[in-house]
Amino acid sequence: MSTKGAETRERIVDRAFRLATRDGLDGLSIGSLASEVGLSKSGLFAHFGSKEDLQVAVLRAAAERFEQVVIKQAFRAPRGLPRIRRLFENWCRWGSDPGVPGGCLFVAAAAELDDKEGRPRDYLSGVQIQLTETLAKSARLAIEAGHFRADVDCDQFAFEMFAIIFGYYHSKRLLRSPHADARAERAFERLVETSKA
Amino acid sequence: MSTKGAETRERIVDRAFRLATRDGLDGLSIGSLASEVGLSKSGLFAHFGSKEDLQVAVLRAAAERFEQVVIKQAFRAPRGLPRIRRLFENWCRWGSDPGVPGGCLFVAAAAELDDKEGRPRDYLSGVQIQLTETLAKSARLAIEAGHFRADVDCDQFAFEMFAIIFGYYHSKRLLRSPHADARAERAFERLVETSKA
DNA sequence: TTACAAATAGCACGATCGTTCGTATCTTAT
DNA sequence: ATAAGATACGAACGATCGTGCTATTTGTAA
Repeated sequence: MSTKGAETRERIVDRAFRLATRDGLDGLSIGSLASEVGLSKSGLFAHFGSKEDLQVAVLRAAAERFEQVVIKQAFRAPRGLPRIRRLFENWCRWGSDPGVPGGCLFVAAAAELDDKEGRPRDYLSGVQIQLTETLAKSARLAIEAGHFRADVDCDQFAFEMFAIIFGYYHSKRLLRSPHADARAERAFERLVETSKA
Repeated sequence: MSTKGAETRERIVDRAFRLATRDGLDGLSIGSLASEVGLSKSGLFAHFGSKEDLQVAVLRAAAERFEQVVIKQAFRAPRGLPRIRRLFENWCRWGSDPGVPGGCLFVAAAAELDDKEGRPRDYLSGVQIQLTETLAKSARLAIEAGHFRADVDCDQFAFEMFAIIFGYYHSKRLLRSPHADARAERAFERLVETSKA
């Protein structure tokens, strides 16, 4: 039952996702997006009831992809420090993926949406809070595995890991620093080191 | 010599600055900005040759204000650790200033401009690189003052301090975490602690 | 006060925005 | 094969965008 529509919808969202990393969620335009996927403006629009719906769909697609290539992949590593390391590596790579020209959509969207109420904002903040919790939980597992000291504040750990990622993207994408990778890695190592048992 | 024009130009830029923290530099619209300051669209436009010029003017105004209320103010503290502490406090407060509804313009602009070539991007990245250097230099002074160990990597210190600020704004503004301030402060303290002599 | 320059307004331009609607063309299940 | 429903198109809407032009107002200096 009706697979055709879902296919094109996927094509649309995929292109929109890539465009949004460059131009932001508000910078997305139905018209130019339509011509890029080879649809008429109204034909594309019919797949979403509104631009806001499209934005949410893009965020949802990004979240699913992130879950796949960053989280799920990392969870194949043994719990504890190895898994956390993988998370960090994958996360860094996530924003440097060629084929996704504009880097991490979440970083762009976070700055864009933090002052605009609405469903896109709600969805994004939900995803990010969930991600924070995943990080904290991973830290907790590292304690259980004996890799981290028992008195490590896991929520604090999640906050700092998140912060390093932000610093990394900023240094890499805006400042175009050739040392961004090294800096981020060192910061992460320092974080891990002060948490170790 | 023509002080009137400069005055209204200042009024325009000031309002645009506040608007841009909410809606971004691209989200700025000449029309709505004009009606907010009580000018006609063309009357306002005449002050800047183009929208890009307006954007640069806004960034320049933000940079001057930042220099004043964050940097200069902090530099009244004695060099070394006290000054660095002040920098951090001022910087945190800078993005929470009521009267500037949308938080830190630089954070919003950084995510917005990192993929768009042009004068706004060039100006912003210049300012941010300069800020990074200021931080690194402050760390160097802390070494000279005997507050920090001599083997502290000052550029790394700047990177990590920057990163904490990003994490802070994200946690505070998007996630609306009530613990953002505490988390940022703790992260900063950990950074300072591992740098101390 | 008069003359000149600076500052602002008014109007229009082509373009594009998100959205609606009626209609046509395809898919798919019977 | 045919009816029904999904999918897409074309045209148009009012609104707003940035940006030119030409007046008109305002401020300033002689």
